[in-house]
Amino acid sequence: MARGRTAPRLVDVAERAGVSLATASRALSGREGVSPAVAERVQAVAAELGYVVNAHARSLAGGSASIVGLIVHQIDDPYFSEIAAGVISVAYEHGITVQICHSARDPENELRQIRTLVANNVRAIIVAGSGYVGDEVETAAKRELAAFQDTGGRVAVIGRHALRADAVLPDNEDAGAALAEHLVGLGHRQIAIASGTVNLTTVVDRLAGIERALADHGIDIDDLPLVEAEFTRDGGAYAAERILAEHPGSTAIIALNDAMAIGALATLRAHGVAVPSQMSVVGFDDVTVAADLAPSLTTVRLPMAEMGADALMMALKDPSSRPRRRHTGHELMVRDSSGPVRA
Amino acid sequence: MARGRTAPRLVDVAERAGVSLATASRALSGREGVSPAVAERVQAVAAELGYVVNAHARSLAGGSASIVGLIVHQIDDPYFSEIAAGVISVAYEHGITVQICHSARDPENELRQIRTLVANNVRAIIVAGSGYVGDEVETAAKRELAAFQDTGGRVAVIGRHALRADAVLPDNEDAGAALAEHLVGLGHRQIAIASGTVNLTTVVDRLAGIERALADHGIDIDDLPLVEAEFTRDGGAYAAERILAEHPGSTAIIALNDAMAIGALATLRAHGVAVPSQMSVVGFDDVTVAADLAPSLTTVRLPMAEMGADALMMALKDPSSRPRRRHTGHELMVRDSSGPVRA
DNA sequence: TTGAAAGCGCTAACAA
DNA sequence: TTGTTAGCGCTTTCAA
Repeated sequence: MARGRTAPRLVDVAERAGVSLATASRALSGREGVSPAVAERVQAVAAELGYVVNAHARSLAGGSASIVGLIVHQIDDPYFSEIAAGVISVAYEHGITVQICHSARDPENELRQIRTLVANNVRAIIVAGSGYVGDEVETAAKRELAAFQDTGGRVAVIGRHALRADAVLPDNEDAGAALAEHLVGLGHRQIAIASGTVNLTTVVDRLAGIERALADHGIDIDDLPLVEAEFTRDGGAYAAERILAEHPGSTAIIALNDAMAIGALATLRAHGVAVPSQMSVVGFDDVTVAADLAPSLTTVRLPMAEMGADALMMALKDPSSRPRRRHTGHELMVRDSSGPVRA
Repeated sequence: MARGRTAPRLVDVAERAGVSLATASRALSGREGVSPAVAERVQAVAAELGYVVNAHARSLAGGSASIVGLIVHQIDDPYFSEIAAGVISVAYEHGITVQICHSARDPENELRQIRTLVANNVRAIIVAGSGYVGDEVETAAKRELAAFQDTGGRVAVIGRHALRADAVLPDNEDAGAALAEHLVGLGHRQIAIASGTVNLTTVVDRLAGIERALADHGIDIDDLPLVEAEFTRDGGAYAAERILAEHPGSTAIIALNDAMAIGALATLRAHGVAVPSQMSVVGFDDVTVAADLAPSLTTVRLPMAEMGADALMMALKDPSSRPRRRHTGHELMVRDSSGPVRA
């Protein structure tokens, strides 16, 4: 599979423009030290030839890499695909390409992905998945990312990650509080929680917010049923099954993300439980489809695309002495899936 | 931003294992000509050091590239994110990483993305977006991809692309026929079509299937209202608005993908039009959420993840003398959004 | 079976 | 302002 000449190379451009390799390189990467006339000529030739820099060669030669790595738990989860869209659009504006890796919510896997990205000398690594709480492997990943940063690599994380890196922090705790507040305001007390696995910081933070808001109303979260399941649609469906079976008195379900809420709604529909009259359901994230469900889903909007875009923009900026932290807002989207508790 | 030593290099492994660079290289890429004992030792050392090959160096040195490019229209469209998940999982098994590019349904943009991938000497390019019908720029993209293949690059497309490359062909035409057949069987005659832009081969093929099935029943598709709009949720919402306003007699809407169907359902709900009793709605693709909508969406399932996986597997195989073509099946998923026409 | 050495295409000193 | 040249980390002849 020996690949021959496919794309034109810098030498081709240089020759044709009658300049040296160095000059051509400078002209094309817009560095100074080239006369405008020459620069323009080189660029014209490059365009004419359809020249695109070979990222491998550039990276290997120590130039600024034009690839960023994006690590998501699962790309076909709308939460992540919306983040990815944000990352990709910013990357595009900067002439950067995006390598996507699945961690599949497996810290071991995530470590391997990080190693690959580091070995490939990417410009930056965006970790979009939730952090893990107190996990050995996470520590290995952390060490790897820290080393990457020490040698000039840039890292930005989305979510709480116990990592000295720029971070976009989704407003998980306040979002949880807003949602709990909303349900309590509607008169709910028998609230069940469809939770993702509690080794995810996202889950922990959302629960913390819920706990705080409930405590303000004299409700102890530990008295409420909590079913821990996969942080996915099917996990939500399963959690709702168990809630119906084991805690039939519940009047509301807080699902810790929209995927789980969608699963819960499916289960409730299958059981003929009317939403919201018999059971309110709320989620987190406001994925695109949430507003189009029937009943439309009450949830807390997190600006996913913006989060992805911001994460990459941070990572592309010069590093600051201390990590930047950008908090997202959240917006309670009250829709049709939540209503007053039945008299 | 001069990056120092981050990841261990092959020399590090070689030194530590007490062998030459060449031997280490051979041992790690599993080529022959290395004694089993030595190979094992080298691999052990590599694992111990957490060594991962530098893809840039490998690619530049003429080794088989470990990156594939994936071009989608829009990653936060479930159709594409499910395809991407399939591609990524196969890539992972093969130790390959995936670069994702948005073409944003802009042929010009797509061309630029292809050029970048070619310049980066990727192992293969998977074009997941629909082809375009008779477009100048498409021709440029075609030329670029053909040249890439001529020099050993591998290309696989998903959809009809007028390109001499391995292809996964979604069963668009038969799917369209199945859906039209389904509606006619329910007694519908006043069928309106919410169509994506007709420069997409996907749209053209789905329409062809619909036309064929309708013709079998003596219905001329040209007599039916067709609203052309963006191939997205919002496009579907817009198309439904126009259908309601301009063709109030319609009893069914065929949306040419699920995203458009979801938009159409939203519009109908907003106008208080009951589905399916007043209006049936059907879509294409069977994105994950289709079954969880209320009413659940009647649609035609295309195995997106499998399509992505197959496309990459084809691209990774040795090229055959003639392009392979793998047809997907389709499966009519009759759900709650379609019903008999009201008496 | 192993090793030495020549590049892959580019950037970044260093020279002119 | 421009050109020359030494690598970046790897694979792959070619020799031993």
